[in-house]
Amino acid sequence: MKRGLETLVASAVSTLHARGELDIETAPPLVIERTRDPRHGDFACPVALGLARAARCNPRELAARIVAALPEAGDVESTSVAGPGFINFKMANGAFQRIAGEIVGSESPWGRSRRHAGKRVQVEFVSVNPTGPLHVGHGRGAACGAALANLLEAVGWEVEREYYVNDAGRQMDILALSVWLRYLEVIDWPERPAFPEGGYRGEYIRDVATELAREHDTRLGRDLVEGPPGGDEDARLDALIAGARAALGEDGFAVVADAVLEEILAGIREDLAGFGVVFDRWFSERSLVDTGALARVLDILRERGEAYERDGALWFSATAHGDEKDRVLVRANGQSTYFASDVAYHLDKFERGFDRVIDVWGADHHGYIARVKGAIRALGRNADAFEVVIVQLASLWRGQDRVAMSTRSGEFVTLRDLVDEVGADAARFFYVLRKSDQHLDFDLELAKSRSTENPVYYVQYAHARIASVLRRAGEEGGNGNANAGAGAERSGLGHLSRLTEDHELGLLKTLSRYPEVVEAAAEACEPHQIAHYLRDLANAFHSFYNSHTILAGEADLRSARLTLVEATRRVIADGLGLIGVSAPSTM
RNA sequence: GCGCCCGUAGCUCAGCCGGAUAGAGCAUCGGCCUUCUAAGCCGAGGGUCGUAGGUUCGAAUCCUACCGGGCGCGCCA
Repeated sequence: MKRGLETLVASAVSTLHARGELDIETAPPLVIERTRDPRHGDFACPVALGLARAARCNPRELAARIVAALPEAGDVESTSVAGPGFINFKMANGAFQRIAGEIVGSESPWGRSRRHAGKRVQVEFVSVNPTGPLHVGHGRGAACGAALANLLEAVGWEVEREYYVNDAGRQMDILALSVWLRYLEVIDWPERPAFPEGGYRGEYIRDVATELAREHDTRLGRDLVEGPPGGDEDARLDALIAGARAALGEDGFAVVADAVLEEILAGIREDLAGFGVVFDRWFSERSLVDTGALARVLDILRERGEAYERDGALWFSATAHGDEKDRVLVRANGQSTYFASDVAYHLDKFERGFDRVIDVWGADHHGYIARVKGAIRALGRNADAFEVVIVQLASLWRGQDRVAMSTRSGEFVTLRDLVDEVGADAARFFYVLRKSDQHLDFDLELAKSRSTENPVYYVQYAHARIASVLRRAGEEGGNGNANAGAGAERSGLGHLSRLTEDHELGLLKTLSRYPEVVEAAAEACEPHQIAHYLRDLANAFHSFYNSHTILAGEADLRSARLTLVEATRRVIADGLGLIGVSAPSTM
């Protein structure tokens, strides 16, 4: 609908231009916007305001000339010039009434576009270190990433959803060490060091340790002699890791590490599935080492003159690519950094041929963007095809009290707890309700409450109400067939012109916005726009529902209204689907 | 100190590539169930859009400074 008007105005402008009545070199981008005030019609175009300066003439007068040059269009009921020079369009009711028919008659979900068809995008999200269960802070990245992926699909992208598993490096070692020390406690091994400050203390560590003891009895028991006291915590941890490695042997250490990794990953996978988030691929950091991809990318950087040695370490010349300082790839002790893996990982993404690569990161990683972008550029790839969507971590509250979250301290609320308590629907909706780069105060009490403060119920309720009406319509149809409602709403296709009440037109107009909202939300990577739209749509429906009886009056009007509410139901279900929320038929 | 993000109604937030009278939810107050789900609807009150300048026909929106808040600034991940 918007598109059509854009074409009309563009045509009028070029007509004036061709006639030499408009003296401008470049036209500003054409914008058609929805009016806020119904007295201004349905759509407004401020193009004359922008053109007037360049053309050095009165905006109102220019607007009038554009209006005069507009081609005929059946959907436009009237056109007017208003205010400082807006061109306002009032659409014919038929243009909106037809929408209901399109929605109900559409085989595939209505409101999608093929704008990006044939292009592939990868969305990497969550990617939480597998050192413990997902907690509520991670939930937002999962909800936003999944919704974003759905949105991109809705505008034609072929999407691959990926989780990057940090299964290499020091954190993994600390994790394995923590489990092994707990294991020594479980089997009551006499010679064992005190549990280190920096170890992982969560209950799940003990669970894995207990499982290890069940499986291996005391066969993984070894004496671990601590070095002399003193030195900092990190040094002590490294010494303990080295000691454990030596005592268990690489194979024995790997048994512990694999056991805990598998356990935790399985838990993460399960938690995400319970949250309605599924990945196409789980990409292992360790595989980058095993396949030599990591070594290869370091060679490439060296060959291209993008990396150099200093103080025994290998550095990436990040400053040459806009970062504030150079970054270490390989430490003086020979260990590569997390960043080095990430460079190799992102090269791998580009080598897989994606047209666009999107990472969804927590806000605490924003300082990391410049170096990764820089590395991509240094590797000769198109850094503009790489985008980072920042998701602010949610602060967790329990009423008035802020809940501390730290994986190592073991004090956190898991995502699973949250889903168990509030349900996946409320959690998903809540997470995407705010713009993702905005802080989110997540109040557990609020999310748990089944009050109207939880907007998800408002939207789902609209869907359930419609489903109920359609069921009733089917029953009254007399055949008791559950699908009878589906027939009833189609029979209204020929009577849509009966929908002339303000509430009916209001609902139709809100429905007509859906394709615009999906497109805007996808282009801006802003799933929250969908959540806000759904609230508007539910509001338009509830208002209509309270003002008019659907299953009353004469047959033509009744069937037209059934078509209207079925169209509404479909759009609500589709929009909820995009953000991963179910559309219940009863509540 | 440097960098990024943010200050909009009592609270939580939309609106931000400049556009007409700044919106929603919650909270507060007042109405609406003999009719299809009241988890709903209708109405009212509530604002120096952090402050001060600047650009413009026009600024919540763009620019600058300042004030206030969050995050990041490791041979950590």
